Amino acid sequence: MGLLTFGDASGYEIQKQLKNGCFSAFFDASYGSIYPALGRLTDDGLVSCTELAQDKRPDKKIYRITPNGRLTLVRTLAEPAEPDRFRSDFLAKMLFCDLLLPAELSKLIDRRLERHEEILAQLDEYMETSLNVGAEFTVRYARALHEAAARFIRENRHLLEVEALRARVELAE
Amino acid sequence: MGLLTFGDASGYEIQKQLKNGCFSAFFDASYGSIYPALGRLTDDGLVSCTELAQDKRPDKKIYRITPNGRLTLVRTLAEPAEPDRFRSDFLAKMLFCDLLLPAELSKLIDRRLERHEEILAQLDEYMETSLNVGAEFTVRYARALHEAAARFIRENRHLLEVEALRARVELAE
DNA sequence: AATTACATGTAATCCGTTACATGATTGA
DNA sequence: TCAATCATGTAACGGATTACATGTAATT
Repeated sequence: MGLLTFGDASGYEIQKQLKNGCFSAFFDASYGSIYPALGRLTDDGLVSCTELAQDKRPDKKIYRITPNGRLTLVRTLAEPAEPDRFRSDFLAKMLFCDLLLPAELSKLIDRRLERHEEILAQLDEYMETSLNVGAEFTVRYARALHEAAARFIRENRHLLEVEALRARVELAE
Repeated sequence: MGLLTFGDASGYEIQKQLKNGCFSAFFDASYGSIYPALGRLTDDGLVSCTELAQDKRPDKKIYRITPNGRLTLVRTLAEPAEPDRFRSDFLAKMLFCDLLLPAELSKLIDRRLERHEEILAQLDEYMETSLNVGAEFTVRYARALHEAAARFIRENRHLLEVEALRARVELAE
């Protein structure tokens, strides 16, 4: 959670950035995880916290990464990355395409493709904002993968749809 | 967990299939989730359970999907798929490429590419076994995505590596 | 008048993994 | 002899989400 290297922020601002910002395609977090995390980091001396009184607004707690925090972050970054975790309800469903009615299967696939298009449009928007090199890399990575996924599905959906049809015919016999 | 449509199985066999089988690229589960799940499904009447005594081996509990279970499965499959969940430690690290030493960054990227190659080789193995249409689709989907990811990284890694270098130079000034 | 944005936090809950407990058999 | 395979389960733990609690101010 050392995203504070991009600048000081409050818990609220971090949540907003993760929810709407360009990282939302890959990361997210809720208050329930952000505030306790900031508390722990403060206890460990990895971030410092300055209270800022505002008029007409609740008080803010501005968190800033400390030299020690930055050092710890750099050390953590250099460690081997743990494997990606990926869970897809859609692919699980495709595994059983022969149990679905052809129309239902096609609808699932259509929805999936629409979703990919939505995400691609969103990623294009992010790309137009000014990003640092790392962020631009991840956003373009996401773009490349969503494009590859959509292309694969378009080029291979007929295999599933034919199978769903075949299973229906077999059932009728 | 209605993977029992592919045939009856025991909890142990399900775990093995998920761990080593062609679905391991997308799904997995440990005993701690499989056995309770089977218990719940049995309570709900969605699967039946037959105890099978074996000599020289512990007893087995063979689970089989019931007509009611199959119906429930089909209904669940037709519901809209919930969005994929994806978490990548590697991409998170790339976000902060400018904090890493160039050599460390390159090592992370090299490891990542090696890992993609390993997974691709594994997926190729799975493809040579006999798969149903749904399974073949998902394995080829996985292949397409890992290939796209590896290609993207190979074609764009220099952007990150140049940035890491630039940050070093800036620091030295 | 109602909703959204601002702002921080806690508690309940869920979901899953890891580790533990048990125990025979087979192969290195 | 030591590890691995077969086989089923429970308990502890961890991480994260959801919902709750509180309150002002601006917007619709």
